[in-house]
Amino acid sequence: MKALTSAEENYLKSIYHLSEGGKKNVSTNDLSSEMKTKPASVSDMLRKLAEKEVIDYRKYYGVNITEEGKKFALQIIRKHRLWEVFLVEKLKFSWDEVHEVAEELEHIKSPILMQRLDEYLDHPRFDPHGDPIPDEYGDLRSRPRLPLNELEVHDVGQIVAVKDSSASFLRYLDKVGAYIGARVKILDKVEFDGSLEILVDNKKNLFMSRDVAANILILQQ
Amino acid sequence: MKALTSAEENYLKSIYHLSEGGKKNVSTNDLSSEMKTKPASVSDMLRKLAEKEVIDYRKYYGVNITEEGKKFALQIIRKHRLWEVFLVEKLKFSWDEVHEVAEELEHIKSPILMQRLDEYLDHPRFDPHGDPIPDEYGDLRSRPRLPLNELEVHDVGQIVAVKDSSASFLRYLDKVGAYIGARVKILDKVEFDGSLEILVDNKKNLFMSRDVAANILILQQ
DNA sequence: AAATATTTTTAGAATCAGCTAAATTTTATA
DNA sequence: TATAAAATTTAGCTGATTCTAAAAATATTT
Repeated sequence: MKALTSAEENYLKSIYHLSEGGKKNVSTNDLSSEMKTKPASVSDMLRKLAEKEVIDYRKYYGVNITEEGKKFALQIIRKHRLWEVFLVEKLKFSWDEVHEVAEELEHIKSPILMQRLDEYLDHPRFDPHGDPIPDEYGDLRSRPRLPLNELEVHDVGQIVAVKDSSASFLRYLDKVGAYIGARVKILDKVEFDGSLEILVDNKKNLFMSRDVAANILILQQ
Repeated sequence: MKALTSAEENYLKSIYHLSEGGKKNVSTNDLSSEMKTKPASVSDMLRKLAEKEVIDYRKYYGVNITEEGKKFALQIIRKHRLWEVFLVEKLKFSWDEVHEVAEELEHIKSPILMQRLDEYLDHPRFDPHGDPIPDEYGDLRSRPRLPLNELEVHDVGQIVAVKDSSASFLRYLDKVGAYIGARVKILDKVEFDGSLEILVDNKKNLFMSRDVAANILILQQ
């Protein structure tokens, strides 16, 4: 019961990501909007994935990913993130350009390729957006992290990841000088709308809305 | 009339390679054995490729690649060979391991990716098997080359490519110490079966059959 | 609890890329 | 040249992945 097609891999990845969002029983509708397909197509695909035993599927009640499925999903995520590191570190892509290309590269079937790439990149543990790269056994050791908007005035920390990886958000961060690894300190927090004034790398003042801050993840110090 | 599927790209590449073998009007049967599909499947595909105007197709009389098609084919070949260089130079693949992986990588759609990869590899002109890499305009500047078996006793030259890129042939060459760039001199040629004794890099004597020699390409000096 | 709204599934069609079997066309041979 | 052999194409099927439209199940509201 092995070997998924690229389409099946993409569904499984989405199911994994939606499951991580806390809720179990991922719904057909959620998946259809995530995958940008019609619910009818999702139903078909779920039947197939259930046959391959990577999900538990009860009609009308949504799906849960199986242990087997989780392993599969993590391997795809590993490939995606390793390729992103390659594109940014070696090919000088900016962090807002890598996602689409990595979506294609993640489906290349070659165990040895990923082994060698991992080696070549010196076993990176995080991708360019700060997301953890599962190891070859599917183990994830992520850093504990908090959305920037949940910090209090005077708190300090380091940007370790972003929640939203859309190109527009990433380009905005580039423009204002926020990046993974930057040290931040909360200077002021506007009660009314939750917007923040922060100090970046002890030298640059920055205002940002609560919405932006909620998408920046911090390792507290 | 743009954008070919991966399957269409593979057919087009085969048509290009078979056309380069000198003959025009590539036959359905030739293609079917090259592609390892049934002739009926080839007929179907040829109709599609003709619709997309990358081949000229006259039923029962075989196909010729169009100028447009040739450009397309050369871009795919460019991608394949650039990836092969990457795999060997950067990821330490051996030259007999790269073909299958490159077959997958060549279908990744991203113009910017190949531009950056080419840059990163410092604009290589030949792949690990010595085959020329078309430039971004599809121009091929190959070196003039001769099968080793056509050289005469006392002739000298340099191995610049191999005709057969099968893993077994390449592993054989590795074993006997023949590689792209090696200098060779014909020491003796057996009239009876055309087998050769050659001197490699002025230090190693090597016997090889006519068949092996016919698959090694030489730049004469 | 009945009626309505929403969600999900099924049924049937399209496209792609392959297949087999049968029909057709071209080529080779007697 | 008529016939046999070989090559090629057509017709029809399969499996994947999508779609739309209709039916069925679940959830919500009055």
